[in-house]
Amino acid sequence: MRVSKLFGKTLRQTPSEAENISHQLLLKAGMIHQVAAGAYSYLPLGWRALKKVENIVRQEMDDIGGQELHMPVLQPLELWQQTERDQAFGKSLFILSDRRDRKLVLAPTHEEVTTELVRRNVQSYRDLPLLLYQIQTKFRDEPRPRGGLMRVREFTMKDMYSFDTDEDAMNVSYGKIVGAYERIYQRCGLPALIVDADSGAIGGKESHEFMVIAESGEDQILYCSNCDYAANLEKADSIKAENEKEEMLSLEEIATPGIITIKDLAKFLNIPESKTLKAVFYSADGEVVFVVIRGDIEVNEVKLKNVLKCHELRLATEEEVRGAGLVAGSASPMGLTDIRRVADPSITLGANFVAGANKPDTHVKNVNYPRDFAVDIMTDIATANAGEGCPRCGGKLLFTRGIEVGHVFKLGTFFSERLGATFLDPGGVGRSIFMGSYGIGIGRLLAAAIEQNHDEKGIIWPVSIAPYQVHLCPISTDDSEVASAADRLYLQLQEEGLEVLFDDRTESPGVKLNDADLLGMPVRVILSPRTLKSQSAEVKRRSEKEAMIIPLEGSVERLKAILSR
RNA sequence: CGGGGUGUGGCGCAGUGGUUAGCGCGCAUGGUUUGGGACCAUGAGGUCGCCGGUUCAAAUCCGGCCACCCCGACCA
Repeated sequence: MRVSKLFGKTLRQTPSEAENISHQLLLKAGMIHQVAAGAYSYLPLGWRALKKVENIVRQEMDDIGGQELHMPVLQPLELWQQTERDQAFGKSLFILSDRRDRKLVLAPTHEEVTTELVRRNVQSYRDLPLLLYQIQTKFRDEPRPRGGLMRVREFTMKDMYSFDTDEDAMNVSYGKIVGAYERIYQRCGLPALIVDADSGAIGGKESHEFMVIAESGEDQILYCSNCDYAANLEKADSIKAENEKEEMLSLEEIATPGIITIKDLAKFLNIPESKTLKAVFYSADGEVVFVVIRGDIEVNEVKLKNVLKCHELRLATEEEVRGAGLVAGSASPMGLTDIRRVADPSITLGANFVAGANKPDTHVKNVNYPRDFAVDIMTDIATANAGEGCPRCGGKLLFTRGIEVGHVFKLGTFFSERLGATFLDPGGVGRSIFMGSYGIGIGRLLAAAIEQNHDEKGIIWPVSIAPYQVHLCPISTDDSEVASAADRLYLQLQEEGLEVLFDDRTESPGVKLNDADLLGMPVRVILSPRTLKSQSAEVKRRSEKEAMIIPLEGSVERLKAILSR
């Protein structure tokens, strides 16, 4: 490709709207263009890189026996109502009406349609296992698109679905795909960490995310300094420190004028926050729920949402709290019967807690569970923190941020049961198909690759996903010798199957070299009167500081060798 | 949705009531240049986000709306 003909210009100043490095560089390099919040055009260079990522993903999916197909983005809303995922996705679901006023959705993912398709085509255990996938556009009306390609409302996703006869077989498929994912990230030049994750709106019981460790990442990760435990913060468990052992004492009311928060309470009584019980009220799909947890620990709302099996969870309003007969600031789990009560096991890690009295300006000392109150659900709903104990080995948990570049789910029979996707086993018995769902955001992966591979001058593409492999950059192009040598080399490289970006512009050296650094092709080749004197070219890897001079004779082979290194 | 911010040629910005709205970069034409964002000359390009109001006069003041960005609650 000749730069003089290339659509898309590099910018000298970074557009002010970009905060993220990948966003800045993609804009500055003329690889993407924003159309609306979370909707981008890919210009030719950006599109080539995206296609490279896509092809790597495609190869790895094919290699494990995946079959590529294509399903529609446009889908009837009814299909989503059958699985109640119209509720689960809520406002993130793009819904539109057709001319007959039928409701259609722009699909954010394809479990329903795939399951429906498989239901029609699979009857026997002999048809399983099955791996189907597509690489296709998804729509999600994100509350807040951000970071350029990091989080957009229209994006290309590779989504694969596995179909198996039972749980063990599902786990085998799952493992295969996890292996393929690891190879994909490796090939894209991205070290990715696999972490335990919440299933969110996709559903299912077990799920893992692939994270690229990056300061700019949206996700928070806890990982063990000792073993290989790693989890998204919203899923992470931890071992909390236990309070000192002590004998249970009898209840005692105390006056606490004006004390509302745990912090103030602890200060007022001169005790650690871990000696208090915190009451928090939530509205779960409209129902007020009482939550109690040790005072020093935060509620993990994702865990709570899963426990309550609700679609919408938020803190209850003051009116809702009052309406439930509770006194905010001094609420108590004691004596409550007509609201659902959820407790975290941390309330048993100690004794003689201070809790609310459900009377204004009053608390109660020496509260002990289960002596003094009962709960409906006792389960882990605690937020884990760095420094706490690893749930697997007890080691110390550490914190980092990451970019989620893939997510895999064990769905079990959630979709197949609701949509009637069954098969006959060898004994002629009808059974629900065990499914898995596996997604990679292609554009996000591209952005993550740039976040990981750049310097102050620009992008440093890994060879595998670079738009072009070689950036041919003649200097002094009005020198006819240089111009013709460059033309010859350009043709020769292409004939040898190399992908070449040829800067044939009559720009000054500074402009061309800076553009080459910004665009970031893996190898830069310079021809100039100087190099031609010795019938040579200067070759420099974008990732390295030093250039080398190689003879023009045999340069193609040298370049190939450098690229495959 | 809560909080913060920004809208002025392609990009970065200036312009707090008073001529035909400026500057840098980029772009076009001609010329001189060519190993790290060259120089000279000439030129094109703007309903100042939109609607309404105040005023003799609005990019500038007032009201409403919209868009975009950032921080949080959601996700590949």
